[in-house]
Amino acid sequence: MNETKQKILNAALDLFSQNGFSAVSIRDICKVVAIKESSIYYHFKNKHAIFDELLQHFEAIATDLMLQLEQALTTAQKPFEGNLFEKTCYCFFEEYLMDEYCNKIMRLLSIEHFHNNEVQKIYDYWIFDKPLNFQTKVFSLLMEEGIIKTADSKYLATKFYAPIFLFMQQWLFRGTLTDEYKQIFRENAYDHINNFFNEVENN
Amino acid sequence: MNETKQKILNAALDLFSQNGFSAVSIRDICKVVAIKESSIYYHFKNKHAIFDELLQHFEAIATDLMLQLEQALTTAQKPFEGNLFEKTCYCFFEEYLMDEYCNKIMRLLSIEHFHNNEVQKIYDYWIFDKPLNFQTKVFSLLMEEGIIKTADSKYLATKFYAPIFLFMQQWLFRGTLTDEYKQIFRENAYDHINNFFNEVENN
Amino acid sequence: MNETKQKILNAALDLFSQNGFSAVSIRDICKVVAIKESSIYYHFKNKHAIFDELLQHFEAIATDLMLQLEQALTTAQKPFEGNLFEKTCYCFFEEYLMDEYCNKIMRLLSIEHFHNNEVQKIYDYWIFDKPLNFQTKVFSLLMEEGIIKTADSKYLATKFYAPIFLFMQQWLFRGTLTDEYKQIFRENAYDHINNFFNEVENN
Amino acid sequence: MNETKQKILNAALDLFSQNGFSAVSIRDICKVVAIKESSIYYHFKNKHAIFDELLQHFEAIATDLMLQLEQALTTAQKPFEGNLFEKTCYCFFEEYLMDEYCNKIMRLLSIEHFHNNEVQKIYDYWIFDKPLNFQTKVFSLLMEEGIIKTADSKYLATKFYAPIFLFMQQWLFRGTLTDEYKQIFRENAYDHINNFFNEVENN
DNA sequence: GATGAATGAGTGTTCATTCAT
DNA sequence: TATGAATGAACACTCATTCAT
Repeated sequence: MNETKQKILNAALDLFSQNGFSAVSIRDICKVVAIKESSIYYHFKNKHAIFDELLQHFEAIATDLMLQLEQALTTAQKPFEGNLFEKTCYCFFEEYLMDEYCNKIMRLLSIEHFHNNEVQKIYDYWIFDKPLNFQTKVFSLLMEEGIIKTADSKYLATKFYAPIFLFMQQWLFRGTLTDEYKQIFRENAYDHINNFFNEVENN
Repeated sequence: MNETKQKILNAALDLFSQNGFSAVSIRDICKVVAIKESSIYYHFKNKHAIFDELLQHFEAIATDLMLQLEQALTTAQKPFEGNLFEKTCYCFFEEYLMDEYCNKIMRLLSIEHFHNNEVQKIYDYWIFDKPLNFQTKVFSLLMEEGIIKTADSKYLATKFYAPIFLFMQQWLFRGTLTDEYKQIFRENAYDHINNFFNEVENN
Repeated sequence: MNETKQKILNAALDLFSQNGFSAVSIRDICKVVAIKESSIYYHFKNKHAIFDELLQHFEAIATDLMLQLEQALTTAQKPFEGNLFEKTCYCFFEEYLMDEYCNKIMRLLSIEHFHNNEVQKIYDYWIFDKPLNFQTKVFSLLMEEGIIKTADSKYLATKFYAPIFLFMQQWLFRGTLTDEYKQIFRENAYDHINNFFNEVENN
Repeated sequence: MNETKQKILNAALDLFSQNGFSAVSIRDICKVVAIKESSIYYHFKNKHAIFDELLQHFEAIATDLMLQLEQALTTAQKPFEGNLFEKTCYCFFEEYLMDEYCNKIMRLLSIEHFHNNEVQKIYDYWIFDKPLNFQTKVFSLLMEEGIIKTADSKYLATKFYAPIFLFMQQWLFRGTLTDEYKQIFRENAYDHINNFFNEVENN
């Protein structure tokens, strides 16, 4: 609707996720959006309000996505059919961990989390707690169905997610977020995931 | 040697590792050291030179440490005796990943790596490449000796290190670096390491 | 007539008289009136025009009041009957010096008079010249009638008015214009007035 | 000692007392002192600190002066000799109410007192309470010595001071503080003082 | 070795005002 | 009548740095 405000948010996300909040000035954002500095204050109370709105929007989007994924999981017809990964982790990986918008936010969170306690909480939740909880649920279900060997599903989730997290960190900070590097991330991650499932699958 | 210079470096490391390079002003450092702002320029060309010297010193220390560890590995009497982990990973974990000085630097690197290409390289080297290479070597040796099952030693290193890296990230950014939180990190890591070796050991 | 315009004037007078012209922003006024900032320019050419209209309105009102008081004085039946003060100064005191609307304007004038030559003139006229002239006339008449001792009526006016002016300054700036403080002003003033008349009355 | 700091204080007093605190910008002060805007922050923490130091200095000076005056009063040899006014009020009038430095501060206080509670207190103390208390003491002493008629010394002080306060307000805000206008103030005040003493003197 | 004093470039923010709708 | 959107000019303040002493 409000075109300028959206432009500001987009520009701010790009710049913040590249350089961090404090290294980006209002002037920088306005230069990109092609408005005067004072104009930004018509749309936002102050610089921090832009940052807040960015995070708020992300949390809304991500909450929604994870809700869908979890519902899909619990309402899925059993026995699970076809490829194991596809039924469980593909969406989470492609639509969350590798989504362009989410990646920018994650980079931003990674840059800013230590500055600010609130951001730290959001970072912890969306980078550690939520992914690990989700995978724990997935593995619990797969165990119930006898698809993977019985084990501590929480530790399993850590073993599954930690390498992905490591690859993701490398991908997010290898410079700019180009498709080429993204592909390397994807391959590293898929190699791991395949290996992982080979090890834990029953037969 | 030069007392003031050392004080400046210590204060700078403390402050930089807590708040990041740009969020710490020359004023802040001088307040801690109790000198005037202009005095700092007698010891350092500019603000960045402090940062550079900090990293330089770390790299010297860390290079030295890793050299020692690697030499100990290759010159060790075979067959390896006693506890597996002690012989290989304990020192690396306690004297590098958990060392107070190294932790401050790692926090600093984690905060700053995205800002600057040179820092990025140092970060990648000391946080990813070096640890993974070291573990790869360790696992190669252990395989040669038949102590652990044969496998892709590089992937093994990733599976070993990734959870430790994840726990370390949580530890480094849980707020201030207190002993209490450090202990949590240690326990998480040791649990994983024990589990890991149980899985890969030959019998 | 024009409701919004009147609301703006009321809000502006309240705010200006509390905080001064320049400390009150168009935003502040609009917040009170519940209109958008640009709307104010439909009713007034600019911020100063609000201020001007406020003063203009006051001057009309005050001119009218003083005219009435002076006419009442000159057309009064002689000899003056009854309480001396009631016949002369009561109205002036209660309907001008203590009137809520006039007080707001006086506070505003007191705050702004030094900023601007035109305001200074209005201030001087309504705070000093007019009251002193009025009292001078009153005392001249009272002398003519033999009610008070013969003296320099101008100096008499000063001796009469100066303490009232002093009390008024204290009342106008004791914080917000509450009834409690107003009463203190009234008592201080009446004490003085009674004392004063005791001294100057012929027996 | 510190030349620049003193220049800043002088310039600030001149400007603040002419235009008020908020109407004077750091730029304005620096222009007068011929330094760059950032330099001012070497000498003062912020804009308000200049204002504070100005008032602080005035209070020190004025406290000192009033102490001296009061001591002179209580330690004077009795019976008081010579001209009544000289012995009591001359110094207070010439060295306080008419002192150039004090006048600037008083103008400043008069302009700013309504903005800020702390300033209001200082204003009330030095413009109302202190002068009235001092005169009350003076008149008490003069009564004890039988030099003036017995009366309520507090009300006497008000009757004495109020016209002076009124003339002073006129003098302080007649535009710039020129010697010509100062002389008018002095004459108005002295006329009143002489009249006043004629009325209250015994005999 | 240390510091008092100064500065240029930049920062986020406020404000009165304009103008098309 | 009212407002959404924009803007130029100003403001207080911070910071890394310089340089003479």
